[in-house]
Amino acid sequence: MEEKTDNKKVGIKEIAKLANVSIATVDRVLNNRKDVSDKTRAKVQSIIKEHNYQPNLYARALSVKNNLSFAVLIPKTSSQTGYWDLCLKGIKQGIEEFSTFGISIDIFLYDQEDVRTFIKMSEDVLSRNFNAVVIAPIFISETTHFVEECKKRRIESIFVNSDIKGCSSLGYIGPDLYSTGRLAANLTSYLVPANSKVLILNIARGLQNYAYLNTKIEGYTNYLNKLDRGFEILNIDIPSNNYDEIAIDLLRHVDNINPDLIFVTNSRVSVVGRFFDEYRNIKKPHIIGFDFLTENVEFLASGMIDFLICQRPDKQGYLALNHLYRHFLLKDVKENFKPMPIDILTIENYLFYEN
Amino acid sequence: MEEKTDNKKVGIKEIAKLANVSIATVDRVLNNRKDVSDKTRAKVQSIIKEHNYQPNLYARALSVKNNLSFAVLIPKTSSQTGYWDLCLKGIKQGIEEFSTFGISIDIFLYDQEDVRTFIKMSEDVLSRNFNAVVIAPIFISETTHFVEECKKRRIESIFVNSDIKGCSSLGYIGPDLYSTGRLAANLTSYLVPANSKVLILNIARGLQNYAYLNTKIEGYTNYLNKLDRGFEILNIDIPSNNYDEIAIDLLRHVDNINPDLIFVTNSRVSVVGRFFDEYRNIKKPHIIGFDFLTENVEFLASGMIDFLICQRPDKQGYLALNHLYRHFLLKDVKENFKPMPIDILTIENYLFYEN
DNA sequence: CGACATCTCGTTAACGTTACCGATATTGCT
DNA sequence: AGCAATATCGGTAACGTTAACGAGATGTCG
Repeated sequence: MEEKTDNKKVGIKEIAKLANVSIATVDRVLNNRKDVSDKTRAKVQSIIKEHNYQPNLYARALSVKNNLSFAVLIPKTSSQTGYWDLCLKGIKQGIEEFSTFGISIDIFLYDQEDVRTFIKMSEDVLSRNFNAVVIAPIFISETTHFVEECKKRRIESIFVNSDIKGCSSLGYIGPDLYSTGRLAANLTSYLVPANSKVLILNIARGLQNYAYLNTKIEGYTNYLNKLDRGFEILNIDIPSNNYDEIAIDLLRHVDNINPDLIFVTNSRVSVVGRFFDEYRNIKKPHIIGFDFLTENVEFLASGMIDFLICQRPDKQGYLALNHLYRHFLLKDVKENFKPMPIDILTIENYLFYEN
Repeated sequence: MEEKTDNKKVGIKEIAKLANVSIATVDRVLNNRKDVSDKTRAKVQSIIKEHNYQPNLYARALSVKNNLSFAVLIPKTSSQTGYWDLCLKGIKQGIEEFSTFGISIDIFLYDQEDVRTFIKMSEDVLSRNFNAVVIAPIFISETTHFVEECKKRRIESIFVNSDIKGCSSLGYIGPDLYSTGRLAANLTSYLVPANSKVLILNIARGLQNYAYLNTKIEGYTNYLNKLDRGFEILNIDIPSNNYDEIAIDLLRHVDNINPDLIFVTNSRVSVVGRFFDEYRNIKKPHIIGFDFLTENVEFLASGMIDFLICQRPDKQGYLALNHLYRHFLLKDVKENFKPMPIDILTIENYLFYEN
């Protein structure tokens, strides 16, 4: 009932001795470069396999002096939502960690309400000579065009937060947005009885651009319709970022519809919480929304919001850089990764959701 | 709207040059050893602060050749639950990573149904000369005594999975068990209406030893009672690990009580799922349980289980070793850490809960 | 056959840090 | 004063890997 670890790692020197070659040759085989005869290459490879050689990444990191440079192209945080601050936090953690490897990382922040800023920034990125770029693809067609240009210049690309299928060269790090909508619907089915009125609320300026919202809404409505419990589902846009404007719209709609549950499709759920906090005479519906923002958590803690669905944007940012690092520095490129976990936060577990 | 990273890290050599001393002296200051005059020490320290020197951990890892040894003392996995396999998985990941630093790690597995095996294993640990030990404290008094002995021998200790407050020398890595119970109660309140019958089910042999179950149950009942919705709460023990035995007991109790919801206080929730899968004529209650085990997830996927509350045991195991590593190798000892996140899994998000 | 390119392989200096060893300066004691 | 003990510091090998450089062997073409 006891296990011991054989902690004697074989190094490149050991392999060299066993194969009767120099460490340089072993290195050449390992990084499969040229200047090795087929015979010795096979010999060395067999010994490597036999002894299960694992390279010491720390030594490698110390030795290699590459000057890779990555660009990060994400929305700047607005006064309305601190979401992108969280992503940026993960990015900066990555910068801290990977700058040790001689990687330099530049951050480009665009205005997600103004496509021209995205175009400007993407041109800036192209004008410099980056090896790879991390992109949050808010604007579909512009991003697609940008990635095309990157491919011509042999610049790798990776998406975070939301995906455009088959577009980026290195894939997507983030949640499966459709499932995110389904999960919200699943929780909805627990919160309200059959024949309830459910209001889907999209709050943001420039809504036509947020293509990823539609994926969530699809997942949500498909799930509820399949349940066949007679839910009355309404989908309403409030294309504003100003609370007072939103409140006026909200008042009108809520008076009209009298919903049993409101599903806010993005991180602006706190404004709905604030609304019902101020209009106490109105019957408060159940509320489901997204993202671990301070203002959202406040209303989760007070019981105003029932569930917050979260996706750890900081981890996404970090993982994107981490994947680039692994892609360039190690050969350890597992091409397709699984979508990230989708977390459920309630009043009872939000305290432990570290970020 | 663009940020650049100043990726020129100052090294120990730079500092030495700036302070007009040798790198050996800088090293002495950094690891605050003796053989440095107060004057030069102050001077070097000021330059270190001024240039925000950060040691290169990879170089350190490469250079240092310490022979630390850790012990891991956790239950062996039984045929009834693969829970400890997950923890072990995280432990092994840690071993893989930290063996590079010359740390050797020995694993001791005891039988959580037989306290004598724990005593035997703990004596084995004491007979060797470990620097620290990771413990899953199932048996309260025996673990307390063991930690006392460790302290005498200056062996550090750290707990995983559950805690004995103020006992271990390096704290506890795991969820807040009381909140875990509260969360289950919170979800219960969404699943069933007022005046429902709720059955708390403790399934395991040697139940008197599982002190951590009481903490969960306290959190659960306190929450529900405070809600004041007229819930009828029953607490039942089934001290067995054999499905057929459990099924007989379960049949009797369910016939008797006819519960609207069953809360299984540990990872054995799959046997309840199996039970209601076999006895289709009995009205299936809502079911809440613990842990991301294959057999549990199976019933979550089929809709038999509503919620699974999870605590990432693999991450716990890894983090425990990671904390020991940081404690001994770096000075980076943030003494008290936050409890781990408590995850909620449903049929809609379990697919993305990577392990 | 000579000149030169190509292929194969070994030697070695770095990367940033640690720790041992020895050199020099200072102090303490008789 | 002489001598030992101690305090303070610098030099340097080593950790495992990478890559630049060059040496030797073989091949190619006039």
